[in-house]
Amino acid sequence: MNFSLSDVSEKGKSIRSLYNIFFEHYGPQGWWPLEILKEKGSNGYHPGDFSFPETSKQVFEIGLGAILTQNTNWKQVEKTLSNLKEKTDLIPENILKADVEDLKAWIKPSGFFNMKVKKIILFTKFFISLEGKVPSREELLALWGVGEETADSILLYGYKAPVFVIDNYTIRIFKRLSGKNEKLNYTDLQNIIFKAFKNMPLKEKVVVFSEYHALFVKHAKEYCRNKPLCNGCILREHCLY
DNA sequence: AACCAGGACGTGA
DNA sequence: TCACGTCATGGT
Repeated sequence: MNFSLSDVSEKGKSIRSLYNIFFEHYGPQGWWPLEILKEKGSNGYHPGDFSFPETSKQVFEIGLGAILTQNTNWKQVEKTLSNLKEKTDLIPENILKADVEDLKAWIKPSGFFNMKVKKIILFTKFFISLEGKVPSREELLALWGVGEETADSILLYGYKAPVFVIDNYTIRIFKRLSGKNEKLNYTDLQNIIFKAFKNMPLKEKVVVFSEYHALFVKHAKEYCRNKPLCNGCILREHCLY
């Protein structure tokens, strides 16, 4: 099995196989992590439990996290979310009430605080304006500070929409697997993956997409790093890197 | 001590 | 379109 995306006939099968390899090796990832689950020693993840988010507040928290983690290590984001939980209980109205300089200080560990404070205020106002409705992808993308990956993350993990999230890790892994330089853009790669799962029932699709994206992140962190650790990589025999 | 992190945006070709 | 600089902190 090779994972060249130019192998049109086998493409869908390859992509489904890759998911199975990842899942069998790493197991369920339990995204999206939530602050509420961090009591009694939990790290916030909930592997195998797809009942989250269960409240509007948790959906809001996922949106905040999606913005905060832009080009930022999740560990740093957790510090900000912890700050925001302590200071505002992660309630949208309380964030808008807070002093902007305080907000910046709470965002600081996540970096880019001048940009992110604006993004978070805009997103918070938007979230309140939804009054519980599900936002469209277009509405999310229209927000300054929300690009494709952030929008899709919110839709998938916050609203259980059957959307696949592409990130730099996903692109890196596919480039390496397929011998690199296939110039993959977000939309093209996303459509390839949509096609591979087009016949899957919606509910199952949400589960698979939730796990698959998280598994790409997991594998990229474990082995397919910027400086790859090919020794011991489970995809060693499939990879053309 | 460079390098990188669960990107988005503005700009210039 | 696309490549590139900018934004910023903190861990490895």
